[in-house]
Amino acid sequence: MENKGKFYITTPIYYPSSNLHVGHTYCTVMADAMARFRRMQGYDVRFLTGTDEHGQKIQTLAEEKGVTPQAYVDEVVAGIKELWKTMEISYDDFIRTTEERHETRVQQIWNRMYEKGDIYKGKYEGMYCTPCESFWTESQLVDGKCPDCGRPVVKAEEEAYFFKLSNYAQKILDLYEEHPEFLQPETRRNEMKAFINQGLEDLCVSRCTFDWGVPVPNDPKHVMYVWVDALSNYVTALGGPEDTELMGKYWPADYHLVGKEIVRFHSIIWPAMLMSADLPLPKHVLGHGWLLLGGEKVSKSKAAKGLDVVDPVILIERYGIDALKYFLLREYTFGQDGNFNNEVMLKRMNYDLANDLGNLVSRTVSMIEKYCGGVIPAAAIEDDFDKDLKAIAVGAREKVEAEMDKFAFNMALEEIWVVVRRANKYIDEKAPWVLAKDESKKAELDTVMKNLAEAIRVVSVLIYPFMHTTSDEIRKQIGLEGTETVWDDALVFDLMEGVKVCKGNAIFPRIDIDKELEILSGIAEEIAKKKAAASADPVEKAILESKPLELKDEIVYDDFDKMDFRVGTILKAEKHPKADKLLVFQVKMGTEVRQVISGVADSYKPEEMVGKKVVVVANLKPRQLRGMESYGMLLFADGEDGKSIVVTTDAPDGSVVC
RNA sequence: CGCGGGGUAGAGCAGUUGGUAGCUCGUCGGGCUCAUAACCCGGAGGUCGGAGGUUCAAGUCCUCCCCCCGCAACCA
Repeated sequence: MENKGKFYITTPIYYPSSNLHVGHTYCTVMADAMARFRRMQGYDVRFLTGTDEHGQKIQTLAEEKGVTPQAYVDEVVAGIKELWKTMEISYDDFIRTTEERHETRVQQIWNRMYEKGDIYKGKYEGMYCTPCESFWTESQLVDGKCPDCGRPVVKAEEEAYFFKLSNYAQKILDLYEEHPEFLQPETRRNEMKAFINQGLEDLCVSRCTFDWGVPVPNDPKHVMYVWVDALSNYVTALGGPEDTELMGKYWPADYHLVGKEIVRFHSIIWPAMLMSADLPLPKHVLGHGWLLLGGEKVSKSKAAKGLDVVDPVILIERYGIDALKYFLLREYTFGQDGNFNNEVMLKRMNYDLANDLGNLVSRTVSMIEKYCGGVIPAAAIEDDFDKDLKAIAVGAREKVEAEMDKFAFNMALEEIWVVVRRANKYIDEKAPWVLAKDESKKAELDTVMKNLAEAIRVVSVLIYPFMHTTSDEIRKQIGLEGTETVWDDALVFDLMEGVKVCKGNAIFPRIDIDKELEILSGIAEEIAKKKAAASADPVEKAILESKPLELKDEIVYDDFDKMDFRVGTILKAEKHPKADKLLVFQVKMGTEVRQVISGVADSYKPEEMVGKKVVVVANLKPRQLRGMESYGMLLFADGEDGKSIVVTTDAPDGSVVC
């Protein structure tokens, strides 16, 4: 296979403060698919992922657990590696910032920056949130607390090293100008431009309030702060700035894939660091969007609100890694946020994988067995339908490649599914079951079977970077088990004659979506319960245990704003003369006294109500109740055994309630 | 005039350099029976947030306005 050159792609290195969720896997799955794709194309691929293991938060978490920071991260990282194994992530290297190879090389980078005169000693002061490991300015605080997590902050001041980031502002802007492709999508680039134009301050790059980090060369009471330590991983994993072998071969990186929240670090700080260290800049930084859960960012610290399962391990157990990967890559548009929920996921899996692809393979293999004794025949003739199927099948590769060049995974998969759908349609057009009944149509029938086998084979090649296990299973069923899956084979349509098919189980069994959703809700509930049991904080526990209320249809603020609630004092209460259940009140609301009738005679005696401060729906259209007008409505709560409990307030009567 | 992202069929979304408005699901009707009650065809449904403007031509460019979502501020 022709070597197309090198391709170095990275994910962010993840912070092992807890288990990863589907949001993290999203980024890694994209990187993996791209890596596999380029490998198929013949690139010399280097795919790096890893973990960012230093910092105060890790140190604190370790102390809480009573273990050393190293022991703590070792355990979490083992879990992450296990997850990537389960997800069949094909990384070539996994860098941990606690590894010696990283520590020595990141010091080399530091020294280069220091020798350049870009690092100096100064003093840092600010409000510090320990769990978030972040300094905040006074104006950023919310109620004097951390704007990220809402926990208290402490005032902190320390001697620290600074990086002259400000010196690089113009150079970074020039970079964006000269190489707009450096940072994509464009909206992110605009954001960064705006951010730089606000003025860049020098960056604090060391800490001395904790020691879980890489020591600063020649000043070991300082450790490097996250920026230099973590960002450098992309270079240290290749051997560091002094290396000539891997570094020479793979650096600069072709693509850094990052979430939009860390685009700033990768597109401002990182290139500035590299400029300072006299190293070439990465070619592309791509900021992808977030998976949103119920409209909110999937988060490690916030409790899951809905009843959606987001734990990738559970999803993989139930549906398989390929279905999950397919869903993540097919459903979302790179760069944009997307809503994650179980229903959308299951629908994708059913419609595209079970109905379209799985069923196509199943019906084709069945027919080849039934009509051709299980051996794929020769194509004898060719009409327009045959030509069209073939053209679409062999033409798909180019389209897939074009989409993948843009990191448009969803469109790349869509192009493959054009072939799948075309094949399904082809079956309908040719109606092989009709041909099979007519001996004279044998040649045509054979052609149909052969062409279907070819189309499926092409699909098996094209999906290989995205779902190699499925690809293998399909190839097994169409009789290609053990043969190599070659990218160029997607361009040809004459490899299947004489191959013996091998019917197997459904590749993607159809999911009963309603039933499955219930099961998933149950699982989500279980998880929440377990978390709640493990939680010490009573509020957090309550949040975890909380279940959504069953409510009426959602209203918008305008609907609410239409209602006018007022506080009133009940001056007089009496039984309605013509009704058993109704009480008639005279309610004073500020300047106005009006009559309001409520059906609560079985809950309150009239005299019990007199003097109570109540809430009245004051602009409700007046209504006749058994011959008496009611000008509004009192608010009551449903009590036990059908009794009503009046809603009272301490506010002065006439007050507007809003 | 705080920053940014959005407003395209009932829902969720695509719409590259301006040139007949698409996809998936849902819905309605039809076809088929090889297949995982799957597959195929067709219909209905959009004044592309609003108003101006540029243009032979605008969802796509310009101006203003409205609404929604993050952040900042504050509140519901």
